[in-house]
Amino acid sequence: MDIIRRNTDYALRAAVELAGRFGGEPVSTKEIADRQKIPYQLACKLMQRLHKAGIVKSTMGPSGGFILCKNPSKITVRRLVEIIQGPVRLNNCKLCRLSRCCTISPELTRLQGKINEFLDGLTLKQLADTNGAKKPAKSKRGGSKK
Amino acid sequence: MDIIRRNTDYALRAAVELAGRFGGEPVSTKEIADRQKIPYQLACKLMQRLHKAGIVKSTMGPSGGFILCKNPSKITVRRLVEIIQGPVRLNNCKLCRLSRCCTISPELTRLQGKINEFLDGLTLKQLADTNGAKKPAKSKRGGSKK
DNA sequence: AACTATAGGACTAATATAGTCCTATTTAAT
DNA sequence: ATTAAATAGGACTATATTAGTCCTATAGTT
Repeated sequence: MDIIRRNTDYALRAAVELAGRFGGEPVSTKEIADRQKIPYQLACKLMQRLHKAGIVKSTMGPSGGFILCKNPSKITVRRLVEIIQGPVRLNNCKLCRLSRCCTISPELTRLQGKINEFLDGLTLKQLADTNGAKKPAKSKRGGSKK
Repeated sequence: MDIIRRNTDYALRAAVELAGRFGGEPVSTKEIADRQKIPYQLACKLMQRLHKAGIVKSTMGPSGGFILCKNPSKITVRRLVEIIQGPVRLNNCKLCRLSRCCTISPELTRLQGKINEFLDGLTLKQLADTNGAKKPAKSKRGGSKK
């Protein structure tokens, strides 16, 4: 069982891809899918969700694609996680909702807070920087910034 | 999606129940299931797993049941979580295994460490104490310690 | 012998997640 | 205008995971 699900992982990678090219031309889903080894149709869905959530701006038609709406340093991992898989919950115990005396939850709620704090403090820029160090952003389409 | 799954939650509750009666007589699965609102058959399975993992000691036959093998202060939540649902993973991305350059994982691995640290620091005793404050352990079978 | 409890294999059911298919729409280039 | 390349999005299908049940065996108490 994973805290970050596969689709979320995909979406994070896609976003990091865009972060690495922030300021450049739109990147097509096809290219993102290829580079990040995401099934194409699935990538489409994920990009749509990022679009609806206001994370990316889309342009249709040939040479269309996606760009980030905000600076990568302003986009947190927590935000992306919540868009794709919803908030990270500790447990969804039924008892908690019924009973006044849930033993388990109070302590675990603290953990939940810590996790959110961590994910809030982690931005796309940070991920992209780690990335850039190893994969020096060969620009595939159009070369240098327009 | 939950970090602590329902069955793990059940098992934690069962263990807290036993922790609250540590030093006393064995508690039957039936009683645990009743008190914690766990489906009986499922509770049996969970107790079996705690038994195989060496967390509880079982006695069969009438007036049988389970008791904790160790002091509740020596049993961590992490241990129980790992017995029931396995280690808490951040993601299981396929890329990480293939590629040398996983963008996502390095940072998230730090989070994983923090989570484990937290769960290691949380013991059954702590949970039971929180519990005891509100639900003052009415002993149902046998009354005071034998 | 009868009863009450755990042990445990083998399922079934339910739910959640991942992934696909198909059609429509937008836009750039020819 | 036509074509082609891209996003938009509804409606599925498939897969995997999790939860839960059923049944039989075994141990121990009375």
